[in-house]
Order: sequence, then C-alpha cells, then structure tokens
Amino acid sequence: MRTVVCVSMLEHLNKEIGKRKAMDAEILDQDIKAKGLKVTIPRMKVLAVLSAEKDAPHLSAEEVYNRLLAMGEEVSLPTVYRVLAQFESAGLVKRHCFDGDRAVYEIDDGEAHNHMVCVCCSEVIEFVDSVIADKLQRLAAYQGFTISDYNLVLHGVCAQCK
Amino acid sequence: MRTVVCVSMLEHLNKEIGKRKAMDAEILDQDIKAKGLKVTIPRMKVLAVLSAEKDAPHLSAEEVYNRLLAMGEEVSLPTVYRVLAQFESAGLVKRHCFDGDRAVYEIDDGEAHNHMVCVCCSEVIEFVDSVIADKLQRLAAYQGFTISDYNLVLHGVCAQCK
DNA sequence: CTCCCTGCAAATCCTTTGCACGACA
DNA sequence: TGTCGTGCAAAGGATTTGCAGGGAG
Repeated sequence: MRTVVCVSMLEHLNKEIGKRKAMDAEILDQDIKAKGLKVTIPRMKVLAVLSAEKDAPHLSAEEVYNRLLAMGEEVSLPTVYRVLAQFESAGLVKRHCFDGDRAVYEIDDGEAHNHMVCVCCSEVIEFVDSVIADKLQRLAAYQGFTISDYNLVLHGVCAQCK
Repeated sequence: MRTVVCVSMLEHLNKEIGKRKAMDAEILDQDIKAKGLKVTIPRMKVLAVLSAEKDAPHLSAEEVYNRLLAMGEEVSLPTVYRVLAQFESAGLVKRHCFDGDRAVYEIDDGEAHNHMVCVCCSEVIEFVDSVIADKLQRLAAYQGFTISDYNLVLHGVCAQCK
C-alpha cells in the first residue's frame, strides 16, 4: 500500500502516529480491553493480522482467516466474522465494501481517508484531502444533513497496470 | 427524492433533461432496443418502475420485483436480476452498494452524481459538485491513476429526522 | 464461579445458474 | 426455424446464528 498525502503534512503525521500506535501488540491488547472485550487469542491475532501493514491492509474476513491459518492459529471463520464485527462496533476496525461483493476490513486509526482501487491488480491507494472533506461538510450542511461517515472509492487503473 | 444542484445551473438542466427523457416510455423502449436487447414486457416494466421517480428512485432488485407484482405484472425475481444486470452492462441503469447489504439500482442518466443516505429513514439525497470531481481527477492523476468510476456516499442524518 | 467467547454445523440472505419451454425475429 | 428470454427450482457464496463446551476475569 502506498499512502498519499495531498494537503497537509499535519494530516500525514497524525496518520503515521496512528499507524505506529496500532502496530504495538501491547497497545492493541489494551485497545481490546478498553472496549470492554476480553483479550482472547482470536481477538489478539485478528488485530495483529490487520495491523501487519507490510502487505495489503485491506483484508476480507476470509483473507484474515487464511492468514491466521497460515500462522498456525486455530480460529474458525465464524469467529473471525464475529471478532471483526465487534471490532467495528468498538471503532477498532473499519469495514468497506469496495466492490459490493465481499467486505474488507482495515485498522481504524481514527482518521478518515479515501481509497483508489485498481480494477486490474486490486491495489489500494489511500489518500486524504481536506478540501474535499470540507466541501462535503458544506454540501451536507446546506441540506441540513449531518454526516456521520462517508465512503469515497475511486475505481480505475493504477500506474503499474498501465 | 430531492435533487440538489450545487455548482452549475447547466448541470442541473442537463440532469432534468435526462430525467424527462428517461420517463418517456417510448424512448425507454428505444433505449432497450438500441442496446441490442429485445423489447420484452419484463424489460419494459423494470425500466418503467425505475423511471417512476415519484418515490425512491433507488430500488433493490427485490423492491423492483415487488413493485412489478403490485402492478399485476408476472415477472420472476431471477428475471429482475437478469434484466437489471443487462441494463447495467448496457449503461441504462447504475448499481450502487450503499450499505454493502443489498444492491440498489437507479436510472443512469449519464451524469455522475453522488448520494447522501439517511441512516434513519433511508432517504437518498443526490448531489453533484464539479469542484470535488475536478479535485479527484487531479488527485488521481498525481498517482498515475486513471479513474473509470467512483462512488461517493455520505451516511448521516437528514433534516427531517432531526 | 460466572459469564463471555469459541467451534461446529446449520441456517439465512442476496444473488446467480441450469434447464426446458415459449416467444419473437 | 432458430435464437433469445423467461420461469422454476436449485445452487452458490458471503455472512450469521443456535447450541454446547471451554476459557478469561
């Protein structure tokens, strides 16, 4: 994954800090506990897999499950779904439906960001843009609409695939 | 549905023209024929239901199916799915996954627009904004990413629900 | 010790497909 | 007449749930 910063370096810094925090196993466990969830092996491992940002940080439930199997962890697929759902409610992970087919999950570092998804290689490029965010707020306010969350996904062809 | 125009009156006019065109039954049939599809009753009726913009113009396959039943049309659910899929390929309708649960369909008037979806009443407010569209093009270009399509959905609470 | 969490299996939901019949060109 | 479109039933895949046993606090 490539993370792109387009507007402010401050946003970039905040994001990196969030990532670093999220990668620390102890803190991850504390996050689980802080949400009133017991710190169990499946929960720790699921969060660990999603925090391992070397490769795709956007994993489907089944992909998470497969990574766990590869790690030698004995976790069932329903548990992965349950844990992910709980983490989403707890604000620890974010769920996206890029294609409407299967959902993908990523660590929720608290910062809203958007995605470009390559239709060829499925690579995901994240980006933030405060101009767009501000504009959306204004457009919503104009409608008397209060934004709780928004999804912005670009589909197209990435640089490598051209 | 309320349609909101935020930037240019030209966009608004174009859209209204598209809507009016889409509501004319004969032209709808011609659209079907123009795509190399036979003009059959299920196809005409599905397009008619989606073109009736009095109420929600964003219908799931099952909702389309129910409207057809209410109209006394004998159409099967698989056929509705098939027709909608064909129409999507033909560019007559657009498919969206607002919540990732069930897909919804709307007439594709050729103009890209975005959606605000109320989490309370499910009302959908459409809006267009060329500033955002331009900004996205620039952001994508900066990445060497060619946008083929994009989805922007705001979730939140609409004015009525407050 | 008690309640929460998990695994297993089965169920559910939306959506798609196989097949044979009927309709339009 | 041949191909395309449809209905029906069944399959398919992702996700959820019921239940009983096991583990965390």
